[in-house]
Formats: sequence, structure tokens, C-alpha cells
Amino acid sequence: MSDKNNLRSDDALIALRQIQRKTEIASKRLAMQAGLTPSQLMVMQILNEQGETSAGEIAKLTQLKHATITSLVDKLVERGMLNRRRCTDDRRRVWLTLCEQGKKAITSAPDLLQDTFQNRFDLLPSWHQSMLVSSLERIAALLDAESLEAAPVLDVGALDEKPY
Amino acid sequence: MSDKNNLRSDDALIALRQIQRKTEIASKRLAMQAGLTPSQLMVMQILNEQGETSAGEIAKLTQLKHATITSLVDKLVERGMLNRRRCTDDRRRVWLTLCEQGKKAITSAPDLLQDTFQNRFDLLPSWHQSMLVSSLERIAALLDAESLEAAPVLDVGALDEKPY
DNA sequence: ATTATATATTTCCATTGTCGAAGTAATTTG
DNA sequence: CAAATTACTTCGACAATGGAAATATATAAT
Repeated sequence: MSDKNNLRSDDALIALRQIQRKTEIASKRLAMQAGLTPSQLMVMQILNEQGETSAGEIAKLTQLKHATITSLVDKLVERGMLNRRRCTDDRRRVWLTLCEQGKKAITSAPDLLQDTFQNRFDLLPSWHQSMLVSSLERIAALLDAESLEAAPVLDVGALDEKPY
Repeated sequence: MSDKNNLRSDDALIALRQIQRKTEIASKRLAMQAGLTPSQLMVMQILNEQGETSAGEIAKLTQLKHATITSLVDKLVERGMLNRRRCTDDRRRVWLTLCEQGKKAITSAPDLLQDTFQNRFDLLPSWHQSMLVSSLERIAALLDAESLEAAPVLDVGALDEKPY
């Protein structure tokens, strides 16, 4: 609980927030360029990374409700971006996959953030690159709170009344 | 353009996307706990970090339209979170500041991501902490594209028709 | 000066993304 | 086999967002 430690982690959090804002805005723009909403893009990116995924899993990963996922997927299927298929051994579940058109849609849109990042990254000396990669992975791990997956939102409207 | 470089920056981008998704979800939850929408939270965080800011500047930073900012700010002012004040020397402009209630709202809500991050971060050896901080700051800098601020969305509906 | 143009924000309205609640269907538990 | 649980969908409502036009102020042009 030393001051120095607190200041350090504050610095880290500040930088993290900057990164968050920039990546968020970039992904909003990327989505628009691909003719998608940010949520649709997120779903498609998840499918692109993980391959076939159940609707419920997507809901968990995106923190959107089932109802939202359904309507969102409806539109994407309609537009030929992904396939919906009922699971054979548990016919309640629904599995989603990107189809060709969908893959093309998310890979062909020019990602300004990714491009500038990549260009600048490539200019760094090798040791620096690998340090950044391992740092990023470490950070991702630090953020990996199991507790973040579940949604223990205890008291809604916490500040509707007096905060204390 | 060596393979190794490409693989490295791919790793970096993958980690970045993970970080993005986690921070985004965490901030969505934080917003709800504070009784705000994600956009409202973003605006208030910007005001908290930068102090008094014009409406237009907020629109630029959040990549929301003026109309959206107006209605969003309406609600926040109504709820006593912000002050709206016309600029004296250029009376078209509007300056926004957090007021006490607003500060309290965003600082009192428990930020799960921040807490877990901070706890784990504090356990790391000092050299590791400072490496992470400098890496994060470097990453933020790499993402700092002037080009990202402006919004050169060239052709909307790029994939409504045949992609190529 | 006076008109024209540009900038900053707001108003109005339509769209649509999101969610709660209830409904359906399949699976698991007792 | 009934009851409870899980996975998803449907329906209806709300609210966040943005486009277009409006307002007000500032700046440029002649």
C-alpha cells in the first residue's frame, strides 16, 4: 500500500483507459465501414477467432442479453454473414459460424487503427517488440477476472437515492 | 516485412483485442452500476480527466454526433451530474463541467476491473510494474493516430453491393 | 457596413439497438 | 413421469443515436 505502488498502478490504469477509448472508437469506425453495428462486429470477431460458438456463449462474451443476440443474429444471417445451426445432440442450443461473406466483410474493411499500429510496431527494434507483446499478454491476463464473466450486479440504482 | 515481424504484431493485436473486449465490458458494467449509459460514463470520464470541455470537443472525442451529445448532456444536467455554461467570448460554444454529484457518481461506483487489476498489479515486482507501465504508455502512443481523430469514412455501404 | 459563409449547438423526427417478460422447446432432476 | 432448469425466440416498449433543418453567433468578402 505504498504511495509509489499506488501511483504506478494509477499510471497503468490511465494508460489503459486511453487504450480503451482509442480501440473502442476505432472499432466503432471499423464496424461502420464494414456496414455493421459495433455489436455485430464484436460477434463476428468472436466467431472469427473462436470458430463455431453457441448463442449463449456469445451472449456471455458480449454481455448482451439473449434476446439481443437473437435479433442481432437474425439480421446477420439474413445478410448472409453467418450460419445458424441447431445443435444435434442438444437441440435447444444454437451454433453459429461465420460464412465466407462474413469473413470477407470483417477482413476486407480497412482497419485504420490496426494499420497504423502495425506500421509503427514494425519499426521498433526486435527486443522492444517482444517486450511489448509479453506486456500486452500480461495485461490481458491481469484483466482476466473470472469474476468479470459472471455479472454480479448487486444493487441496481445504487445512486438513485443518496449514495450512502 | 519478415514473417517474424508479422507474427509478432499479430500477437500484439490479438492481445490488444482481448484487452479491448475486457475493458469495454467492464466499462459497460461500471456504467450500469453508476446508473449511467456507457456513453454517459465516457463523457463524464472525459470531463473528469480533462476538466471543462466544450460540447464539440466531447463529440470529437467520443465520436458521437452533436445531436447525441446534446440529448445526452440534457439528461446528465437534469440529474445534476454536469454544468452547462455558455462560453462568454464565443457565445455559440458550450462548456461542460462535472459537478460534485457527478464526480461522486463515477468515483463511488465499484470498478471490478480496476480493483482486480490493481490488486494483481501490486503483487508484481517493482521492475515488472514499471515495465508494464512504460509498455502501456508506448502502446497508447502507437495507437495515437492523428488520423484516428478525424473521421475519413470514405464510402459508406462499402459492402452493400458486391465487395469487389 | 452589409451580405455571405462558416461554426457551434439545438430541435425534431425516424430508425433501430437493447432489454424485460412471457413463451416454446428440449433436457435434466427427483 | 412430473417438476424444474436450460437455451433460445417472440413480442412489445424504451431509449440511444443520427440526419436534416433550424438557430444563433462569429468570421470573411466585397
